[in-house]
Amino acid sequence: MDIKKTYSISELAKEFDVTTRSVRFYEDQGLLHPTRRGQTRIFSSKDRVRLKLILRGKRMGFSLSETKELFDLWDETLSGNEKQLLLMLNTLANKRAQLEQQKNDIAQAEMEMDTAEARCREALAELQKKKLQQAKAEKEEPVEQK
Amino acid sequence: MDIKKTYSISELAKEFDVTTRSVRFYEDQGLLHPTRRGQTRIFSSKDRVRLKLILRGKRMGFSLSETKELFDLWDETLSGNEKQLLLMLNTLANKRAQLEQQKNDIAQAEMEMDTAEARCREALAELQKKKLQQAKAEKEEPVEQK
DNA sequence: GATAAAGTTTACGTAAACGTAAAGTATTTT
DNA sequence: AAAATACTTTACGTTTACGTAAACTTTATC
Repeated sequence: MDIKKTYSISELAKEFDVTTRSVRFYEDQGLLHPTRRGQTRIFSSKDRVRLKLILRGKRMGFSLSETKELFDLWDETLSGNEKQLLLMLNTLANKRAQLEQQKNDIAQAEMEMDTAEARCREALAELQKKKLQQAKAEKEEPVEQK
Repeated sequence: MDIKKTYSISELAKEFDVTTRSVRFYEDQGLLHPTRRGQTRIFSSKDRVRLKLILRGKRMGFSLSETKELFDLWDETLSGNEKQLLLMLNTLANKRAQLEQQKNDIAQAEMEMDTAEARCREALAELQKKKLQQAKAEKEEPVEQK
């Protein structure tokens, strides 16, 4: 089995560095499904995993509703219906294409950052050279100021 | 030199598949700086490049203001001031760290998609097996319906 | 010279993803 | 039992990134 533990809202919030407001919002949007003891939320380790996925999705530029669609789709997939299984495979293929695009974007960005950095270093080297020249000049022909 | 051409707002909008509204908005936010002929906007090839960068930034999860900061910073960097150069190098390092995080996220996502896909295919194979068994059974002991 | 096509400004509307009180309940600590 | 702590719901506010409509010029076409 899993870690089997349960979590309070503030435990999760602290662990993933989000506000409790956000966690409640994610529940509101149907992304998390805590049970209740009285009116207090109790989160399962499944919820914990999903929260992690939500946040990673965000870092990857996914909206909450996109992530929710994936969650829902996966839940239905687990029912084992053939149509759902095919739909899931299809969706996975689409997401893969998206990730490919992102990888291209990142590679491009990295290349451009390389050339930008190189230019910066060149410019800095220029400045250093000038400084040295000036220092030398002052040594041979000192300039006093008073 | 560059391609040296100029562009109308709708040319750019069509090429990058955005609305003119968006392009005007990007100008409003200080990301693009078209000149004017009368009151009509004329975009340079520099603007064109920046638009491309804006859109790539978006796909990578950057906000418009983040992108603007980079643009502004780069412009000031070109002035050759030492402090600006160092600041730029610093910023570049930060961005690189961000990209590393994104690459990790993508790699993780790809792994999970692999296992998800594998499960789907297993489940589908199960279904096929059942179908075959059933067809066989019906052949040996046909079931008529009328 | 009327009309269509492409451009403009102004301005209100909207969806997403929370922030931020306000006001109340439940539990634990002192 | 009083106070502090952690949780709750309700609800209005805010930022980002545009959409959409209205009303108006400018230029090209019939």
